[in-house]
Amino acid sequence: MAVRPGLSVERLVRAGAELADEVGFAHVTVSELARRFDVKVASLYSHVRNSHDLKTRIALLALAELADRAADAVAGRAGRDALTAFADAYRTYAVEHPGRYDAARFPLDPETAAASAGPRHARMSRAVLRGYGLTEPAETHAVRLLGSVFHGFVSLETAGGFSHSAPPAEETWTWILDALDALLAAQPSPTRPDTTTTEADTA
Amino acid sequence: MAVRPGLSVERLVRAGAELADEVGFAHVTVSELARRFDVKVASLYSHVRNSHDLKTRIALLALAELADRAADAVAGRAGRDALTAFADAYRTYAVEHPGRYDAARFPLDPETAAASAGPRHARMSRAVLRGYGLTEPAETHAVRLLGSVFHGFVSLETAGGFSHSAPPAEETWTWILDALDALLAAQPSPTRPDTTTTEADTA
DNA sequence: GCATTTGCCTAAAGGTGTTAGGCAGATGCA
DNA sequence: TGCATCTGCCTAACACCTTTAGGCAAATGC
Repeated sequence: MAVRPGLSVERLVRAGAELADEVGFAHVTVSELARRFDVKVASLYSHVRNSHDLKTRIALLALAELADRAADAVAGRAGRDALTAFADAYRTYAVEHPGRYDAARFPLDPETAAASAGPRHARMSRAVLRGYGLTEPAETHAVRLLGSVFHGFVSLETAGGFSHSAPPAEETWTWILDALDALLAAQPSPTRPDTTTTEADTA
Repeated sequence: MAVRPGLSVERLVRAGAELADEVGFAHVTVSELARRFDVKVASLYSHVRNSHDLKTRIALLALAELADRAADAVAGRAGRDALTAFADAYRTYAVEHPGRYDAARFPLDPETAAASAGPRHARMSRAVLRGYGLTEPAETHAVRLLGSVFHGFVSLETAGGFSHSAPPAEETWTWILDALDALLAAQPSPTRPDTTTTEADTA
């Protein structure tokens, strides 16, 4: 009848991301998206293969956005400064965009994952760690540690896990970053002879 | 017509937990459960209020099982030993029962959460940390750190995050536990004058 | 100005969640 | 043992989501 709504994959994915932030990634549905564009459901299937495809695209968007933010955060910083900025980029994104953050955890098939911003995240993590002068395999372990801590904390926090007990999550966050920094700095390194290591390398 | 299947909340929840481990918690469905009991879908609604209720019960089961395992693990251990056993209890459970582990993250309303095994988890975590002689608020921060690391690692690992790169996840896990132990041991403590702290307390 | 392409539509089928009401097997009591 | 009741599973029906097939009209190209 009137003018065409002008759908496109990009618009759908952006709207899907916003929808995710509003109602949660798990509740992102093709039907709801169609409703928002005031369009019949079937119409979306010309732009998106299916629901899984839509979610994958939202996940890719989220991963890319998150990588961009992280990149901005670490640019021009090193060591502890970089670590904090990097960590805050993740946490802030998760707080501001919980649905998108969830989307970034959507399981991707290997090829899609390889073409996603995922590898950028890994490279940035390594870049941040560079300041601590770790050697392999310690650096890889540290990359995984950072991923675990950041993801774990943020996911518990957004699930409300810390909201019903005493110190605000904020304080724990800085305490954890302090601890991580100390931990990484204490790792044996070829360029900085170890003086503070404990039994951390006896396994 | 023949003999009645003999449904009950307990059987449904147990079967639901098994289903979760097979197909993932997100795909646990009232319909599939009915199919497994060779019963019509509506029949389940005499035992369970609705789908959300079913999932909540599975979550409670998982939380309780996990708490039981953790309790067994830390019994009779202290310090680093307790930390490792505690951590391994979580990781092992997640690997053996991925669906149940996911279920344990199902958001519960406050009253349900309070009546769940959740508080037991928190108490056990504090018990494990007792060996490190932390003072408040450091102990609470440490509880949250452990939760974040364990959950983060396990969730990334079961999502396949570590399966496509060099050192096996197992090695990273022990490296992380070593690091955590060192970190906690290095915290200032009233009973153990600090000798090994680095810049961890200069923020 | 016409042909083609593209974009959104109608129609239809299959799956899940949920409620209401019915019938028969199990249970309790005389 | 026989009857009344209760409980447990069933049929029926509706709402919502996903997906596919095929149609019509607006946009586009020449």
